[in-house]
Amino acid sequence: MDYNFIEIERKWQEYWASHKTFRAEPDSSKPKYYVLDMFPYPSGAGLHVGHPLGYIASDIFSRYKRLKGFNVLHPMGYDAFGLPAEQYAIQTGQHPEKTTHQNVARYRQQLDRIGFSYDWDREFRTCDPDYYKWTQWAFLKMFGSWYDNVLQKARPIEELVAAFEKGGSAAVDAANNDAPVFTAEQWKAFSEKEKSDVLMHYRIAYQGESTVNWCPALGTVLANDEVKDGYSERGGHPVFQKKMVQWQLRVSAYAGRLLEGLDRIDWTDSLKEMQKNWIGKSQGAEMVFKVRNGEEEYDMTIFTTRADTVFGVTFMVLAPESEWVPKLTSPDRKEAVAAYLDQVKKKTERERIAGKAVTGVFSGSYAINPLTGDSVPVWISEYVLAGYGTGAIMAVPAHDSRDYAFARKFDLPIIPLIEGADVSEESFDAKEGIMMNSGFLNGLDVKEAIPAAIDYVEAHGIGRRKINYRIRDAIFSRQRYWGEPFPIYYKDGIATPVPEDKLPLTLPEIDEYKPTETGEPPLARAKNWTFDGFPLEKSTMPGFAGSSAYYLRYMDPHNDNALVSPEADEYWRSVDLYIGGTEHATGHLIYSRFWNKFLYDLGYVCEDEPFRKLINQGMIQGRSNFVYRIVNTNTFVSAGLKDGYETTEIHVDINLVRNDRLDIEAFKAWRPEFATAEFILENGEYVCGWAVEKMSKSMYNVVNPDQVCDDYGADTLRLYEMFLGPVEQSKPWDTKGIDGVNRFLKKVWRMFWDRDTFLVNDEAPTPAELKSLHKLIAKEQDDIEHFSYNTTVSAFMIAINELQGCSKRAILEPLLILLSPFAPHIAEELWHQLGHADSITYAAFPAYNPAYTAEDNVKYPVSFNGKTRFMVDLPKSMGPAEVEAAVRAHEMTAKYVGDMTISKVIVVPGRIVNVVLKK
RNA sequence: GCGGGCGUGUUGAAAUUGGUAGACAAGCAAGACUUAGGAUCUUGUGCCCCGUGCGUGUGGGUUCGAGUCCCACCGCCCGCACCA
Repeated sequence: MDYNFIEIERKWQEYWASHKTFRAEPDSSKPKYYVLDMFPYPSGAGLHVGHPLGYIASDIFSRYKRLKGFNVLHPMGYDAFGLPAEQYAIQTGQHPEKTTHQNVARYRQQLDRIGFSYDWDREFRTCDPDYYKWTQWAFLKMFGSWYDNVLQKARPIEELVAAFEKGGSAAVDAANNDAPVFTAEQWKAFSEKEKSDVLMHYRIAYQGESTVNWCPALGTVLANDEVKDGYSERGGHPVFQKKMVQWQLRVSAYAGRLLEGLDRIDWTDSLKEMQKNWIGKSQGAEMVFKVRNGEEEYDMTIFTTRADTVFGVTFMVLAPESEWVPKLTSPDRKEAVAAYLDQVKKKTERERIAGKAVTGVFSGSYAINPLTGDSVPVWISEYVLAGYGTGAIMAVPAHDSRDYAFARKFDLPIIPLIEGADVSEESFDAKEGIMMNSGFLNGLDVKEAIPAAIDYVEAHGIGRRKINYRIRDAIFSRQRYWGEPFPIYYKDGIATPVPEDKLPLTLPEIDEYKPTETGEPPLARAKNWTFDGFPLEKSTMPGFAGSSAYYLRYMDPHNDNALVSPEADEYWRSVDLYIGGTEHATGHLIYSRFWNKFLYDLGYVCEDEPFRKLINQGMIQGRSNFVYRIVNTNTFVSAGLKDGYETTEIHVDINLVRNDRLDIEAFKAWRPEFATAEFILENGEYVCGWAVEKMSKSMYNVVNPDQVCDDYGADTLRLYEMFLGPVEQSKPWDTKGIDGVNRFLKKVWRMFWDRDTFLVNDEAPTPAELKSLHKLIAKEQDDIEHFSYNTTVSAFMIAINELQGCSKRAILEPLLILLSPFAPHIAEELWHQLGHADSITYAAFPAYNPAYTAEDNVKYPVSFNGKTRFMVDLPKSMGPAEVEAAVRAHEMTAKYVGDMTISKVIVVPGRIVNVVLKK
């Protein structure tokens, strides 16, 4: 019998599906393990060979954990709302649901061929009403909650109302956005509309005005993580800053917990670092400066991390969008300021970032330095951001490079505050040195001066300690069609939740998917988009809404009464292993953690961190091939000879190339213009050039997993993707080595079959065979736990080489179990040929017996091919003579010493003895 | 600019975490069996002045011992980027 992978793989995939082999149900008799892949957005292009990398790694882990006796939850589904399907719908008029449906079907087909052990009964799409009912439900919970800064948790809004009735706005310390101040009496006197407006400043899902990323080309706002370098991540359109009223999620309230939680989860340092930067904690102080515009005087608060430098403040700067700008613009500066604001507004986000040019305008007002009493001018400049701190800063040009550049440009004074700092060419930003020109701070080191300055400021009532976070609230509405509708309607202008029992609020049909002519979102086209006779919200939720709690839904996907039942949640708890790309570091992975913590606060889930361990799989890049056409001819020169000619590099379809050798006939047939091509060969072959590039159609370097499954089988694909290198590492796809992996599987097959003879026998294994087997067991266990799959595959190859010709059941049976996570189809087939009726999935991972691999106490014996050293583990109190005697007497070491004399014995602390031998 | 990571044969990569550098593959070369092979099986394969020499980006250091730890430099990748 031959190794017919096509037949074998089809057979077992059908078997697993029909027997529901991988179905997972809560079972208190077994420990649980939850392995999750970041579910894909089903794009029209289908899967390429890079997508399954992480899925294969997680599948191996799932299958391994099952063998280890765990009850494994390993689900899959689709992140199905999103822009590409909608853009396609706008162009073609096709309902996005239809394209999504087609793409999902194609993804499923491709996934199925690779033999994943998903529990497909738990599959869902985020665009299913049964699913997005719970996205809407969570939104309503956020709408109906506020964040208590004292208890550090979300609480129902009714409790806030009760507090207001007792003590007005001063009764609570709550996360809010510029909430007004009022007494209990005032609160009680408020109208319904006024109360609703006040509460809107406290809700965790709230409507508020803020500076947002507006993308005119897409006709929608975008969240910060959806903007890259001033362009939209999807489509690459320019993005502008604009003040708008939008739905937002109060993620900022959770900043501290999002940061602190990172210490308790097992993620890579780089990813934690990215999240830390994104959250951007900075400790400093708020300080109040009196500002004066003519006769008008105000208290203006600024934020600084360098309270120690307050004696060097020579001017103040406001962000152009700051609400202080109109208040502090003096009548004679109105025109200049207006012109400047106009100029700033016209710039795209990109231009603001890229153009590092220093710009600004004097407001005409002055501020009083609270420590020195000096009067300093107030300027307006785009280098100050409206969204961070208070949107206003004190400028210390001597010790801040941005302030320095500004002072130089506009010729403002620079006062050095640190002894020996030379500020003639650039600012001195380092937080070190001895203070001077700073009144009571003189003589202190900067590190002492910062707290001393804040203490002083607090004692004199002109400021207080403050921690600022860079993370902003997430803009939650999109002016788009293909997303979850908001379960909110406007009753007499008051945003009112659609009752929970009316969910899901399903997406209405519309005839065109574009925004309306008047610039309203597409849902404005829907007929009768009302609830209870009142208009419904017309924007929809963003892509990350549906992916923020999907891991919870997998625990209990068909529950109509809850996102997840308490029982299912208590059993599965959180994701033990999450595998996906780094690109979600500051998007999905922040939002999910926020969302989960919110549900945790309200008692809907029992764990406050959703993903215990996270592995980032690297990207698989394409490996493109090139041919070199001599300029103005139809002659192609082989890569090794091309330097002698002037050539053009042309991408050639990698399917026409094998091991960088061009199939000339296929190339001629590829495109008409190449039919008459001539070739300059080296050694009778045409050698192609190559380069690592992104895998894409236009570079003719896309490798499709179906193709690999056709040519080599899914087991080879799985093994090969793991063999390529560490899972976390990005690497180019290169089929060069795939034959080696395929050969390995054929060797495994030949341990069972010699043509039509089944070789397996019941002979007892030799110690050498047992040693090979147990070495492999130890290695596989250790490597899988550390996600080092490439070395496991190598260990298999070594074991198979060592076990060549061995067809003993006692060896082969455990070997198949070990192989089954990696190459499940061939393992399952041979397992059944050994007479087992049940799936290999239910077998137990072979027990490791160290007796077969023990090397005694000789840690690093030398094989004596020229080398003359080895190390033994002996007490360090021994002298050289004793060591020699011990080494000669010892069964293991004696054979290494042989007839040599020991020339040198080096005793190292820690019972290590290094023995040097001499002939 | 700030932060994180990396640098090992012709190539992908190993190295039990401070202890035989280059495992295992790929490629290449030679051979065997074959009408044939992109099948299968042997064997060889870091470098050179072949000493018993030199080798893990470069230079120094710690150590009996360094790819691994420390310092400086060079080069590459990723993330953030006017966050006061």
